[in-house]
Amino acid sequence: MNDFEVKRQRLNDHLAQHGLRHTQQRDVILGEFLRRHEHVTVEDLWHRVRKVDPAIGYATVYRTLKLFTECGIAYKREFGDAGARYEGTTEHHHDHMICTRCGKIIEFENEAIERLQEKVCRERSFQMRSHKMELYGLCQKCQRKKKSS
Amino acid sequence: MNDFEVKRQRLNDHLAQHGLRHTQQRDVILGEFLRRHEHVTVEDLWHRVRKVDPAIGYATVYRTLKLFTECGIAYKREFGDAGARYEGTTEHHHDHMICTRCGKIIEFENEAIERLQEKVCRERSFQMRSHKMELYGLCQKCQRKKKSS
DNA sequence: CTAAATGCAAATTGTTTGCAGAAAC
DNA sequence: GTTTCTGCAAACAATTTGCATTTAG
Repeated sequence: MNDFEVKRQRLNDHLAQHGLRHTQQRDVILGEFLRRHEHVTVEDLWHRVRKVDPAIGYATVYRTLKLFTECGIAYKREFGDAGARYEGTTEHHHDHMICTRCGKIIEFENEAIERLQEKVCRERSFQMRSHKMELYGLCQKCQRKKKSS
Repeated sequence: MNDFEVKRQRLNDHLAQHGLRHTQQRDVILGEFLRRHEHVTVEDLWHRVRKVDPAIGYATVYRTLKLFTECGIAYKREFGDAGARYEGTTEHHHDHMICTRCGKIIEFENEAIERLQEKVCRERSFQMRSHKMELYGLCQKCQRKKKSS
């Protein structure tokens, strides 16, 4: 069972369990959402979805993404100022570096940091459920551009 | 020179360097902003400012906070969903734990994590300018409440 | 004087909602 | 058939902006 099938399964389970309905548009949106594994904007996803079915409305994309986060198919992220971004939950946990000049997003993971986070929480009796770490700065390209300008 | 004086100095330098003007309201807003060292909401700050000078408008508070971030007097933070929060730059760098139940914000700092962040950036040739780390979960009080309910 | 800042209200942006008609079950 | 879902437009909240007026330099 590939990623798409796993997730569609999870979606269907969720729908069944909550007395919700399986619809054409939810399928299309899931398909487009999973087609590319990036940090997708609502608007971005809407444009893609429109190419498959031009009748699908903006609000439906919002509602469906919310549904996806509720059944563990997507994560919602809010980087800096612009609108929210969503990413699939397939990938193992990771954090982000965001270039403040060109907007590039670099993913990384670091076990040692994760462990230290847990340690800090234990020390403060805080029960961590999730976390986010974002490093802002310049990517390699933009460092060069800056120098030459 | 105390904190307030240092910051007012920095503000004045910034104003002078950019041909901007020193105004009554900027002074009032700075004063109220520094009076308490918390994670202040724009609305919150506006209410405080209003008590000193009821004529000051919402937009001015926004514009002034933007100015403060530009001259390194304030940081802008966006926790979860609600509106942005600002904090003074006086305090040494720290990160946050946010209780998802009662909204409590716990500050902490961890040198080891900071160093690891720098290391990761070096490895990826990323030039970090700033970062944020937020741990979401339950504070001690809310863990107890949850158990008993 | 004259350029920048303010206060207000109107505009913008990202997101959510109410509702009538359409589609699942 | 009944209930949920959709698409649209209107509502919202947080933030920004245009403009006439005030104010600092």
